[in-house]
Amino acid sequence: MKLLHINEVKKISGVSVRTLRYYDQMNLLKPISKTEGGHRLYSSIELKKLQQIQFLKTIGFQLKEIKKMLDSEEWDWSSSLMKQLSYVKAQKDDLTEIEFNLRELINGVVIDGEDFRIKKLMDLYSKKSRNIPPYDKADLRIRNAEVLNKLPKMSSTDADSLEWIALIGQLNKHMKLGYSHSRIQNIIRRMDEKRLEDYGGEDDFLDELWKIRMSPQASDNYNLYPIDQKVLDFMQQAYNHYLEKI
Amino acid sequence: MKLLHINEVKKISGVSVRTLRYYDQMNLLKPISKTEGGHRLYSSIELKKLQQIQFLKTIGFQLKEIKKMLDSEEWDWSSSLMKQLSYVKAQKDDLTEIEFNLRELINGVVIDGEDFRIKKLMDLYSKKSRNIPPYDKADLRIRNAEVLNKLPKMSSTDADSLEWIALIGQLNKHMKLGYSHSRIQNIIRRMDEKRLEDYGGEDDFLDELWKIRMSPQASDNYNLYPIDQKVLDFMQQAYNHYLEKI
DNA sequence: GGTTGAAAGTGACTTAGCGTCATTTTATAT
DNA sequence: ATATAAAATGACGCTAAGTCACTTTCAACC
Repeated sequence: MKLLHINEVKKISGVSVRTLRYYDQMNLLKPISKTEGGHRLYSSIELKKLQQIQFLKTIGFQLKEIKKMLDSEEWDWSSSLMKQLSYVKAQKDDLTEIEFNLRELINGVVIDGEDFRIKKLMDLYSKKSRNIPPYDKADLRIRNAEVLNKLPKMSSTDADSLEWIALIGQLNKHMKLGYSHSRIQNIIRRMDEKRLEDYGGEDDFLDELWKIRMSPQASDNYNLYPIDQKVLDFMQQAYNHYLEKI
Repeated sequence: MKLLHINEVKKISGVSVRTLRYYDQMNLLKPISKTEGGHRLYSSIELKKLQQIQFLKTIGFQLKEIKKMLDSEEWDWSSSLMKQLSYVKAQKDDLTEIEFNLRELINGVVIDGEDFRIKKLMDLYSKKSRNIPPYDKADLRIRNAEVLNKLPKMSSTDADSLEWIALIGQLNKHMKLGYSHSRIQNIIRRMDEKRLEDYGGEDDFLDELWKIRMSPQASDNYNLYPIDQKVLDFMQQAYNHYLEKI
């Protein structure tokens, strides 16, 4: 049986030398033996165990847990996995909420266009929370959501401003193809779809916004993502062409 | 103006005494004064700031970021928020994948009801991962060539690109303030920081890229996000000014 | 004014998973 | 034998505090 030096293990597994030494120190993965001079030697058994460790890491377990799992011969895998799943789900829910709050804020900032906007939000938040003395994490989230509901209608529809930016960028990039090119028309169609998705097409105010987007003063008045006059003109042309064809 | 002792601040805000001392130590939230004996005293101003900190924490910012935000009078909120959003999205994607893997495993374990089921899966994984080319620093150079693909171009999923776009957009918008204005210089500083973050700043090759960014042919040659000549010139001016000052 | 107990202070250690030096020792090739 | 690569150990850094240990100050009561 050929024994491997630490650097060879690294090359095979992709795990850094530092990490391997750390695993040794933590008693998570010990080398099968050492040379007289103290250099670590690994066999294929350790290699396999190492890959199991890597796998368990990819599903989010901590090294301590992994150690316990691999140390005990009869581990209750299903209960561990279930527990891990609910933990991961909770984490994801937290992030989903953060993402939601961020989107609301971004819309607020982008549409209102001034930095005091976010400061206002924060002030509102502090006023409300001052009345509620006890600290409770669940409570914080609820109050936060309440504050965000007070934002203008615009943002509560959760417009994906990032995709708008991407679409406009695409338009800009491919302008030289001409407004009737299929690529351009695809982008325009997506924009129109998105306009309907985001704003339902029922609210006059939102159609207004589409027009505002088309106007050269957009960036001055509404602090939207700045768009070149050229791109705006081109978008208008392409949009007209699109409307004629449907 | 009534001043509060640390325990009263804790009762009102829910932030632990240890945390308040930590914030003081980090220069994030300093008490307005101290008693002769060194006890911390807070005013309503600090309370308010504390609640802003808590709010920014709920949307996932780190304390360091929060410090920078609250320290600078004119913070580029939209760029920060965009960056944070893409970061959160990436985190969520990771968790989604973990969740998927976990569900597969649980199904396997639950259906089969035997522990060898998961061990099989793990073996499968080891086989798979063995095919993945090993991590090698020499290889980094090759992959660095792919850095070009990471440059600001329009793709709504690329975290870095979004912030670049936001920053360039901000620059465009506030150009009329002049290149030496603090707001502009803040944006430039962030760009320079970001340049270092993204590319490490150690490789000449990457400095080259910064120069390429500065060249008007960038969008033609490298498929970068198209930037107006005016903005590029302005950016160059502001950047020179920034370099002179540091 | 002295004592006392509560509250405040500081400092050090802990968490996870390594990265990144710095320094010294071992293995290997010539 | 020596040069050099590669290995070893040790220490510090990162987040955002929690926890422990020990010391000092505050406020009130006798």
